[in-house]
Amino acid sequence: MRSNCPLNFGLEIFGDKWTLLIIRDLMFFGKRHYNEFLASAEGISTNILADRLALLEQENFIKKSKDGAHKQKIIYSLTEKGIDLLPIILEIGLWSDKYAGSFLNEKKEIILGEVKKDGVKGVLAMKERLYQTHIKG
Amino acid sequence: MRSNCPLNFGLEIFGDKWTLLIIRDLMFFGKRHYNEFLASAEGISTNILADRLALLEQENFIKKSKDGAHKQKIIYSLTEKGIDLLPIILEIGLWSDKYAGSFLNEKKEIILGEVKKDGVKGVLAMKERLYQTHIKG
DNA sequence: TAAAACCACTTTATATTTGCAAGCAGAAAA
DNA sequence: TTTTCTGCTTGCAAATATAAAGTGGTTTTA
Repeated sequence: MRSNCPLNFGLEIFGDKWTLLIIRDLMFFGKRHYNEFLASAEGISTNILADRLALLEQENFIKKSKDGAHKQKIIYSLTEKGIDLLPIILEIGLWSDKYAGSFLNEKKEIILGEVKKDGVKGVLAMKERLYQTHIKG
Repeated sequence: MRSNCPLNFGLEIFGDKWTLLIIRDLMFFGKRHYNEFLASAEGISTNILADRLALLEQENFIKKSKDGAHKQKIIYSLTEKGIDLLPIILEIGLWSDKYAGSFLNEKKEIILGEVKKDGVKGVLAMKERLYQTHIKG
């Protein structure tokens, strides 16, 4: 499966059911450790998580660093390339918000509310915060 | 894999390497027939195509209709729910445009240029055209 | 200080999905 | 009337996903 279509290029990397969920955990739920990703509601299996984390690191969406206090812990954080997935994730969220009916819980408004209210400016503000937390912080 | 997260809801349906490519073919390349989707550059296999078309119809992203002139031909077109995937597809396109480097061909500008230039207004104009072609037309 | 628990994985076994090739029934073109 | 076109279906091998257990260190607990 090869083509020089922009859509296909993206789908080749993150076109699956798990990759963007890991990015979501990093973006919105403050998760930084392997076992935190593992504990997410969707129940990713441990070998798939290991595979996707390696892939995301290899493709430079995330980076690993050492936890000073706990030597066995590894901290995962987003790179700029990973943070730039935010608009994609938000658009999927907005689409689902329109079509999922009563299936979704109310916590969605914490994240989607800002985009609905402030549009592109809201997305930019969220991006800036991610930059502060993951890259500068 | 179940959760009431908006992102997960979307990924459960179109979180794979093929589904959005079929939608893309309907949106941008004027494809309407089974063998046209089959002929796309990415080379989807016929059983996967049949599976995804059935799924997309079942989930009401596309609808089937009969071709008056050719009785064996089936015309596929987008519903509103399918057209509403446009912003997601465009955001993936914009992301890839930023990160794919020289990999992408220049035809991308025909579609992405309008979004880059006119932003949200450009997306709305594209949506309106899709509505005219697939639903009113 | 020894045992238990935690951490980020790896491994193994099984189930499901995908990819490839061929086949098929009905309609249209030669 | 034979051949081709159309939208599929079927069978099989290969790849991928899921589930569960295991590993080698590191902390925490008793």
